[in-house]
Amino acid sequence: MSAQIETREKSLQRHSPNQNHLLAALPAEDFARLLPLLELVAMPLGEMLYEPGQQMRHAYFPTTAIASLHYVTESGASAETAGVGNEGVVGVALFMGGDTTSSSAVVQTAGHAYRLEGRLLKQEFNRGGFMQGLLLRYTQALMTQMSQSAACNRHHSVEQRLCRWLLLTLDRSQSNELVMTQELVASMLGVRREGITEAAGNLQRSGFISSRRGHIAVLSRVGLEAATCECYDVVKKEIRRLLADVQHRQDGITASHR
Amino acid sequence: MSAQIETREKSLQRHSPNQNHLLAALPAEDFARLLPLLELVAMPLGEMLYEPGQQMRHAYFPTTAIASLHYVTESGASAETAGVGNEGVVGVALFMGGDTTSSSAVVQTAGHAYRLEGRLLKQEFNRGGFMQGLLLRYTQALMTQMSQSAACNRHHSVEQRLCRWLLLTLDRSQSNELVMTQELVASMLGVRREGITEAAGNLQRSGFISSRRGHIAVLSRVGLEAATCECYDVVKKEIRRLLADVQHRQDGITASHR
DNA sequence: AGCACACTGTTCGTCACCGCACGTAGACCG
DNA sequence: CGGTCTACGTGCGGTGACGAACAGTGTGCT
Repeated sequence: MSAQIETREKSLQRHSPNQNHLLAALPAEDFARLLPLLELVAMPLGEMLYEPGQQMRHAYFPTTAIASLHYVTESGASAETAGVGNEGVVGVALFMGGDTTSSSAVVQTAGHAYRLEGRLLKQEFNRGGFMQGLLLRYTQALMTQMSQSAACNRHHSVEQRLCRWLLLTLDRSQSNELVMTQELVASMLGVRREGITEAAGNLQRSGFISSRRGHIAVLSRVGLEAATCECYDVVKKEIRRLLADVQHRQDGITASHR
Repeated sequence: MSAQIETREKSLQRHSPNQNHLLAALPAEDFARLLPLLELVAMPLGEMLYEPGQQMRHAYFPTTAIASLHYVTESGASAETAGVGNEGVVGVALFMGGDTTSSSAVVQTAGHAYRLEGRLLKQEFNRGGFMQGLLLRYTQALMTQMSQSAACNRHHSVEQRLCRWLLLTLDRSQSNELVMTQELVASMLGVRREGITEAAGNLQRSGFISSRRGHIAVLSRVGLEAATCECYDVVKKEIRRLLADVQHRQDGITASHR
């Protein structure tokens, strides 16, 4: 096997729609139909996928990227309502029938995603097969995140919410080091940057994280889990419950990438 | 026409599935199929329709009642994530595939609703007709409420949130007098009872509402709209947009009730 | 009528978080 | 290598909401 082919194989392996849990869970037949319609795209940090109220063109199935659904108030304050990683898809409004949302979607962690034209996603959804059920269950998981955010924003401290957010982001990440500024985290949680500085300082002093300029490394998952509020667990368990049957397909397509 | 028959006609008119916007919007054929499966139930104030995590038996289409979806934290604090009146249905998880939710549903304003067995709702949903699209669009409206609640809880004052809540409740009510204690309102907004007393006092001094023991009467809708945050408008417009095609059916069934 | 209870109004100390302002230190670039 | 920009750390006054405690008052029950 030549080095070139190996590189090509590696590249194929590095980026595969199967890295997205929803796509990976599709029956081989459905997956094969969708595959030629999927387009790999790079998602740079900060890119805005949807502006509130604007027509949505594509749905995005993240593989390594993480997106954040959040709402920006008239006065410019913002708050994340849910996050989307490789466990889900950005753009549920496309098949829910609304076509637009009042919230915006931005890339919170740079990476890749497979995008699918809205019309095609809707078409696939309307076939009513496995994919429909899958997307609906995922949408319900999204609703859990949203309502949990509402309660969490109301009752839990900045430090607790930071822990929750770090854990959820970590679950969607490959490494345990997150590349992001405190400013960005602050805008996600809808608090002042200084609030994050302080909370992160506490967590660092406790030895749970290590914070450098533009980087946050998680040292003790257990520590964060002890310091967070119940919301993390609720969201995580609900995702797991609703998407319990989501397992990687073991078919020829996957095999050829191994 | 005897008095008795008139009474009976009145009773029929008083309670009709058509009072629920979703049911009223169904094509005559779909409506006729559903009608014998619907069961009118009284919903007393405070009744808990769903407990978190429990199997849901029925979906509820409110006519005069209003329900509140809210989350209760481990420490007992609570927060409403969305409200449901005659514009919607309680129990979307039934057709979304989850069967349970982590939030609970309680009756916030006493009244009536038509309930439908979960299995039957799911069946109807899976026919994939008009009802499916309608329910999906309603679900998206629900998501808007949830994410708006998250942002609103984070950034707006108690008084603003009280105004938003009063207006949304008023839109779902028949009269402009709401029958509920400040204690109850407080638990909906997830704040202390004293906070509501104070905010309500301000609004009363402004002449926007009139507050008696267990009753809140809205005197100036315009005043409340000026005092509330943007969130009210966003939610209302989104409901209107998504359910724009929801109009009362003008068919024989409706006519026979006139 | 009278009692009991639940709802409302008010007060006071406390605290988490805000907004602002300023100092410092990595990182990138010419 | 020195300059500049962006990110991080800190301090300070202000404040909205909290928690607890208590005093009136409408409502329903006996």
